[in-house]
Amino acid sequence: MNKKQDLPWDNPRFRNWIALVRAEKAVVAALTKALQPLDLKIAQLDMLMNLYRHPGMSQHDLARRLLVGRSNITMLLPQLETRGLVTRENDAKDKRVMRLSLTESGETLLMEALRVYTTLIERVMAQSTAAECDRMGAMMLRITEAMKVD
Amino acid sequence: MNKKQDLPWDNPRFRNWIALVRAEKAVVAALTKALQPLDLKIAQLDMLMNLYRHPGMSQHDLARRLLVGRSNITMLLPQLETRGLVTRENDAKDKRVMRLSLTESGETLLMEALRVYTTLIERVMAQSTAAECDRMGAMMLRITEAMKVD
DNA sequence: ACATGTTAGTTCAAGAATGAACAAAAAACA
DNA sequence: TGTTTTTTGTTCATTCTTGAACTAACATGT
Repeated sequence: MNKKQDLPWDNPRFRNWIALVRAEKAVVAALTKALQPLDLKIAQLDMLMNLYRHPGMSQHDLARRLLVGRSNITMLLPQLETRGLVTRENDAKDKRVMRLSLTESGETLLMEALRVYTTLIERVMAQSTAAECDRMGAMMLRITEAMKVD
Repeated sequence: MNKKQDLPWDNPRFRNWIALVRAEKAVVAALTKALQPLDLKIAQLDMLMNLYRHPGMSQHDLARRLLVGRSNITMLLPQLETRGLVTRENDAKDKRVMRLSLTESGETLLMEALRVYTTLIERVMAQSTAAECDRMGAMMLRITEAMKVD
């Protein structure tokens, strides 16, 4: 009945979640700006990172990993391909799939971008002890798992 | 020199940050789905929430609060206005500004949406103790602050 | 072999978000 | 007062993202 008490703003868990969303947004904004000199968008960096770790990935796999639609990959890849950062070649056995890999310059650019990224994250995480940071990370893994069910 | 050791994936802080981004994305996806029965987008819910807490807000204030461009507000408001959830009326003293408020049905819908939102967040945060959750929230506030500088 | 179903990638139309350019109104200041 | 500067909101072009419909290629089962 008491409306005020039911409002989520009085709920500590809710407020903590809002704080997380805000922080994430702030860091994303900072990263976007920090990547501008390299002419890289975050979505592009995500692709490069995944292709570095899993060379020869198909577009479908890449989409699943980034949690985006397949068409999104189709739209964004030409940018990277035109800049000579990524190669797309047909799979030998399955003519449907395209195998994606980083070029030399793609890898070089990725390394520069990662330096930028890491520097920022260091600054972000320097706000807390390593132990606290690890606890937070573990908490996030549990949350991700919890969202998978259903 | 040793390339491997410099890679961010070996950096615990970096991995923890990635975990956070993933978790946030998963929860956002879940919330998006949970709000579908109410025919509400997250951006719309954010607006309703802010208008509930600060009735009579101007579009400019709303944009700043949501960390979004003014034009975005201009584009999205008609949806809510047409549905009769929000009213826009000219300020008496300053003919430039539009004062935004929730209607009765806007408030009703917001309450339903908040129930959905809160339920989800409860499930998310149930993965951790209240103390741990609070520590995480405090950590996020520090991060947000750290991003403001520069 | 052949019919059916599934998967990979593309195309297209729509929605959302941005930033620049703009008009009207207000504020600042000479 | 009159001029200049700021501020509010809109418009427009552009980019990102999505989901549905489609084609081509492969897989399955009879």
